[in-house]
Amino acid sequence: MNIGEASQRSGLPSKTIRYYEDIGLIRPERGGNGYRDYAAADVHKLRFLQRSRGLGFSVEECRQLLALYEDKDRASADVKDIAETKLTEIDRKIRELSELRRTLEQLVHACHGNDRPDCPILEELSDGS
Amino acid sequence: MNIGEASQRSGLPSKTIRYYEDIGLIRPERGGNGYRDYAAADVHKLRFLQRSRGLGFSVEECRQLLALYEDKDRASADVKDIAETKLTEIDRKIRELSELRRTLEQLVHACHGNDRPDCPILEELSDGS
DNA sequence: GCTTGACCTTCCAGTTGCTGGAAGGTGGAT
DNA sequence: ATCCACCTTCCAGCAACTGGAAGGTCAAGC
Repeated sequence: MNIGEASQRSGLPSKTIRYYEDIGLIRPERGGNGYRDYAAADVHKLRFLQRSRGLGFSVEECRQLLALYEDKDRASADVKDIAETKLTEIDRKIRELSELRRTLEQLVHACHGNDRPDCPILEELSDGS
Repeated sequence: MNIGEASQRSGLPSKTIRYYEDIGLIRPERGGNGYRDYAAADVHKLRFLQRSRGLGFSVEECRQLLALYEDKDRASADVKDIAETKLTEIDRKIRELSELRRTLEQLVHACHGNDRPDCPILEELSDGS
């Protein structure tokens, strides 16, 4: 499929997809006309990149995460280490998001009209985690 | 307190803190010597920025989130809209992180030695959410 | 009181991760 | 044949830092 469809299916702009190719994250085939030709597996990777980038992982971290799927020699200690590090990071992110959520909800529903510097929720925010 | 201590307490590099001041996210006092002087409330904001940036919110989004704390006129529909939008985003992020986590865990513990393009987990990855 | 070293200041340049636009080729529909 | 929407490369600009130079500040030790 052409880049436009890959873009629609992955949720990434074509520009970004070309950029990811530039930096070696994906390597689509090329048709006789020079057009990029994306396989279903490429779209999977692109969707994966779209998500993990949106979740605050750097491109280099995404490269590592992608490597976990592509590495045939997956039993290696290296890869397992990376995966475990990433799992820890993900857990932390989930925890922090949950706290952020709770704080935001409280701010909306309670704490009406207080002056900000003394707001107990602001205190809690900075102490959590 | 000086920028160094604010940096340690917030987890943000001094450079980044100065940058956040440049773009108007924080406004610390200045001492007679010209040094920035951070109050506890400033450190709270910095910690907040550190977290929300790490969770994939853009600086502009962080500015909005910060505004929720600082806006005295918090009952306005505007602010409530922003908060609700952010809550939806946060929920989505939490959902996506949980999926990412599950996928990663399965990849580590199962699916040994399969060739990647046909791996059922890769399929699932791109279909989820 | 003078030096040393760890802090702080501003300013400017470089990096990452895109993003927009120009200039031009491709390909199916009328 | 001519649209028009798609694709290509290339180059420039923006966002969000990050590093380094050049210099001021301040508490500690001699």
